[in-house]
Amino acid sequence: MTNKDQNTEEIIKQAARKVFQREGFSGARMQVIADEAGINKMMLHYYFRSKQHLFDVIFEEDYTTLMAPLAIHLRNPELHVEEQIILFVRGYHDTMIKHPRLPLFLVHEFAKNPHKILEMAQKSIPVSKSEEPAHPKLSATTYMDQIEKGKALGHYNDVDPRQHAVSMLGMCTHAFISRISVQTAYEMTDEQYMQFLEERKEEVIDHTFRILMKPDYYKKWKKKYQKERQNEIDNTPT
Amino acid sequence: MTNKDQNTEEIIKQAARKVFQREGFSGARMQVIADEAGINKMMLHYYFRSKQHLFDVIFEEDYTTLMAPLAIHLRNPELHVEEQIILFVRGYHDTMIKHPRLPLFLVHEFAKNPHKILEMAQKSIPVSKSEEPAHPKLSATTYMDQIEKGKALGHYNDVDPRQHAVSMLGMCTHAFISRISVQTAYEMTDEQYMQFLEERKEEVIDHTFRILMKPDYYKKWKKKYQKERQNEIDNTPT
DNA sequence: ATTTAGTTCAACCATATGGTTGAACCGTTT
DNA sequence: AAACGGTTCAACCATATGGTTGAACTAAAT
Repeated sequence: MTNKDQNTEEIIKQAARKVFQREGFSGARMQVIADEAGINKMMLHYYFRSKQHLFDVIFEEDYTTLMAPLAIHLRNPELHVEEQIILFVRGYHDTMIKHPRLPLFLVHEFAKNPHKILEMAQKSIPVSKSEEPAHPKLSATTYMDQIEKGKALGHYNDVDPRQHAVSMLGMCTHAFISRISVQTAYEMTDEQYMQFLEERKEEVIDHTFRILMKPDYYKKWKKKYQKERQNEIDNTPT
Repeated sequence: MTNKDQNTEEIIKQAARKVFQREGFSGARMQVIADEAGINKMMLHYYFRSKQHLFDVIFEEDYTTLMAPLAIHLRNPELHVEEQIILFVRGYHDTMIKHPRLPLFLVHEFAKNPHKILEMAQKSIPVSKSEEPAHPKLSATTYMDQIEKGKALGHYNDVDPRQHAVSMLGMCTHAFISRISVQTAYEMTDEQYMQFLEERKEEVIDHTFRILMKPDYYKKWKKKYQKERQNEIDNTPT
């Protein structure tokens, strides 16, 4: 008669997600996951066969539902780089504020299982027809191309798009990956840190653009952008 | 008669460092460390009592000899912020190019053992007389103060020094912490990635200053800086 | 040469841990 | 109400793993 509560599987996944994100694969214990889920350890194997398989399911789900959608912005040819960046950075912060352990979890497990990188790249496909690079899902061609165009137009600084991308990513991830150190150093409470992250969202966008844009273009863009922000806020009554 | 080769201990530490950095505490196996060192597993306990103790020794040594000296630059009141940043970022890249797994290792273990953060802060003391903040060794008062001064003088943008510091740190760490993903995405060989990191060193300094400085001040500084660099290179014949 | 003490090892131990067994439970079908 | 089959559990198993034992080895000291 299939799943009495039709959600034991989901309960297990929630518990496993929590424990794996906190402890990593090798640090996680099946018994701890079972306790966290409030069920018998055997259920884990009944529903997911093995620790490895349960982990793979969680890892893939985390990656494809949380991380992959963000990367898509950077490959969206409908958007201008500036919009790509804004959507990516805001989306990143919004997602990770809800899942603060995710960045370190993904990075750590990718480091221990490099093969998963391309594996995940394959799976996070929202169907695309013709992208050429060897690993299309990992690349951000549109983003890179547009930066080159912006440079040619004299809007952007002469920055290596790859370096720029790594800087942007780093600015996004660090506040989450090194959260405990940062929070300790700044002597912040959890609430204060949440506030810090919320502010950081727009701050990172600003930093990213300061790196990318020539001063004149930056000023022009900033003026336009702040007007739009104001309209947004006005049209979003609480 | 003490250590036949007077370096068994050192051999063990080298092996343990390698394995712990690669696998993390919970992923590391004593047998693997022994094999890596080419000795009997019992030696590990003879010299270091337990896995936990061996780990603690490695962790503290890694932190105090490699990470802590870099942080000191940001607290050195003898230096101007710009010099602090240059020394920190260059030092960071030089150190981590030699120990590429260190950033992820430290971050991961700090996340699992937050208490180690203040513990390490205590130990990395090159003796100081009167610093006030609750956790002096974690703070970077001089750096923060000087940024406020630079803002008052109109040299710097109106940036939150804490946000600026996190951005700088993130730009430094990401190329190491997410190395495998970045290298895969850019389809680089190990040699190409080394080149990328070498270039990145000066690039991060540039990005950091673009975020911090007002355009005019940035231009002035850049000119002066490039002249100095040229002199350095001229005076350093290969 | 014998003693002494630090060093090294093969074999062993106890526990932790991922995984399995066999029976009980329970709603549905007949 | 009997049979069925998906679900749940307590107890169990095999192996992995951190840690220990006791003896052997080595080189300096006597």
